[in-house]
Amino acid sequence: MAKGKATSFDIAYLAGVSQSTVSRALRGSPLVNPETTRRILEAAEQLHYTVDKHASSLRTQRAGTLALLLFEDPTSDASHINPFFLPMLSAITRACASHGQDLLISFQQLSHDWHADYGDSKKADGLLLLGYGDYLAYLGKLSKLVEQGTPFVRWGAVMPDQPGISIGCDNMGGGRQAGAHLLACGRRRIAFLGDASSHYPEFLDRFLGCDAALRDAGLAMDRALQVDAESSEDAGYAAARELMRRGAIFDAVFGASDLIAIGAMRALAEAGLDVPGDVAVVGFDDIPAARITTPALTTVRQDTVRAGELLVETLVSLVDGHPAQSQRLPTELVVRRSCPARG
Amino acid sequence: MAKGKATSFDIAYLAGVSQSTVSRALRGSPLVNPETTRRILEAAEQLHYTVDKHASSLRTQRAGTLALLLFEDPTSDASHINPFFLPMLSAITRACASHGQDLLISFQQLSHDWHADYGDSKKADGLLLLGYGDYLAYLGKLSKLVEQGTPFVRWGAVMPDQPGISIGCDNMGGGRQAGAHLLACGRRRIAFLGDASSHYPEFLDRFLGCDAALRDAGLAMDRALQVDAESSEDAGYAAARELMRRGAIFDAVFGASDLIAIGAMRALAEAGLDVPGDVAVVGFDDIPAARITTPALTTVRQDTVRAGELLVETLVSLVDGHPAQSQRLPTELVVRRSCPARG
DNA sequence: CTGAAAGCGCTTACAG
DNA sequence: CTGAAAGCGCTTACAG
Repeated sequence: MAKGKATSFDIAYLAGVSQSTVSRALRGSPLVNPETTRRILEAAEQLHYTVDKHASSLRTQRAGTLALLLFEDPTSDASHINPFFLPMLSAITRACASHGQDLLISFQQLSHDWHADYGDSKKADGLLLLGYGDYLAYLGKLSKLVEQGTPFVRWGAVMPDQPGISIGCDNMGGGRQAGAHLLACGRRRIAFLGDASSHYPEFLDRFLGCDAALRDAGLAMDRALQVDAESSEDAGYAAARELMRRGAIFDAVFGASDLIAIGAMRALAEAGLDVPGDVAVVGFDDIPAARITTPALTTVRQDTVRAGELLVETLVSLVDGHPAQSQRLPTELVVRRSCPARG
Repeated sequence: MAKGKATSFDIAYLAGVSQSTVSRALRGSPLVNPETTRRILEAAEQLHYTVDKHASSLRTQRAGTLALLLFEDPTSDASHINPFFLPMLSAITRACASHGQDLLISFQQLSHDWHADYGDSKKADGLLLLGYGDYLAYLGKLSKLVEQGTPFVRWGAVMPDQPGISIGCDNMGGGRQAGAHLLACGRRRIAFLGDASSHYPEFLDRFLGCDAALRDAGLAMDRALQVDAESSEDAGYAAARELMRRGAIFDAVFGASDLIAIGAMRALAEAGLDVPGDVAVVGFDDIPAARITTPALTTVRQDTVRAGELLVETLVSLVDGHPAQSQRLPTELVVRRSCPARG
């Protein structure tokens, strides 16, 4: 960046050794005499020397860089990234720093050729894949990545026989927590807002988990109370209105995500329904906004910080050629006013 | 990333030309015969060839990469990045892509030695600086960057005699819009929550803008109604409580940021005050959460998307050795229920 | 319009 | 423990 930057030859000259020795010392080789190393480090400091990343990467064939590919939902407003990813992004950057990795970030359309682009490029040693979107549309690209031998870890539903490695939360377990809580609050007719199909396996698992909780009590989710919605406030609003338009009878709404639940609360309020009096509402994610709605949103928290760390740890293992495996993170029910514990 | 990746020599062999010609053709040199170029491009496609970024950067001494340094407020929860930056981040990544630049992202403590680290490294050709924090603590580092000749553009208050280039919104104008609107709504005793000192020039300008609007009407802001707060909901909550503890008389709150305003609304609600009946509230930023509070928050919108684009455009100019200058972006008043237009 | 050659700044066998 | 040398994959004067 600065012009006339010092090279390892300058350090060598200053420390009175060969350039090879400088390189060894800087990489912490045990071969180098400790006293020599000390002198070299001193010279390097004096000249504000940093190893040239490009030269080093070219030689070692390792980028020392990870790439984060964030998929955006083409249907949603481009500037509205799901706020759910913010703390995760924060955790990822931190974890990268602590692993000595640089982080390249890029937004991708699910439809683009990123699998080829990043698979062939040497900009990054591995890929972190985040984002909502149609899972089935995604699958083919994941397989291609596996074929290419590109190390990657994705955030999403963990399922058997998946291409590559995935880290996700225990969506089924989280759905179960939501269902059990709604039951405990005396709710029986629980509407589910969100796509509950194999296109969106995370949402599907949340639905199935909730259903499992009901079945434990001899009940079941009613498909007539399910309305598709992608993860956005507007979609949640629209889904809740559709539910009411159908004349459905329900005493609770389980939003497949907090954004959906928040949008639904807006529609319910507009329709003059009281939350939680008439309808209890539970979301999923625990985004920051969940605390500031009126009433505050009861939800199932995903540990995004741990998720970010695990994503990076796993990818680094993979890049280093170590074995790694998919993992599901536990969720936690956060009870707030939109569906308070029954007193 | 994939093993056995093709090199320009492979393309040369396949296309029956020399490696130099391949390199020229790939860079779009007008010297190369169009037909030759076509053959080379075809061969490159066939072998999924991409230019090796490290080799190219080493040779040209250009990284083709920009680094985004996000400063976090050490006092706030590490995982809570200001949501204000999300759409900006989105715009920045998009703009980088359209300028053919890769984007490196890193979170920094304001106190760290990033200016040395990034200044000496060749990972990026230029720096994008974002984040809240004490401006005066920041100043020294900016000067160092200028000394080093490191191209950078920061997001923040645009002031005369600043080291380097800044892009920011017209905070003074935005404050004026807020003040004028509050006046038009019949408010006279306007509390300002947020640090209004030279440590936080953006907040200070918002305060001064509001004050200017009052002065136009023969009034003025009352310093007794100002309480320091950094940009977080908890700080806004605490500041509003402090205001009430003092027994201050006020009919409006102007939060230096939406987070502050949202925290303040929580404190006001807890104290049994009606918004906007007893106290009108206006924020600054227009983060997504501003739409979902009850009542929805009237605020001054910053065009984060345009800001992101401008940040990148400006930095790219700078890196290319072209002149560039600081700029202030206009703001827009967004009227919602927390301070509705007087009907 | 094209090719042969030097060189960007490292890392790492190889030799001592 | 240290040095001389090759080579990672490009780009670009230089020569033709």
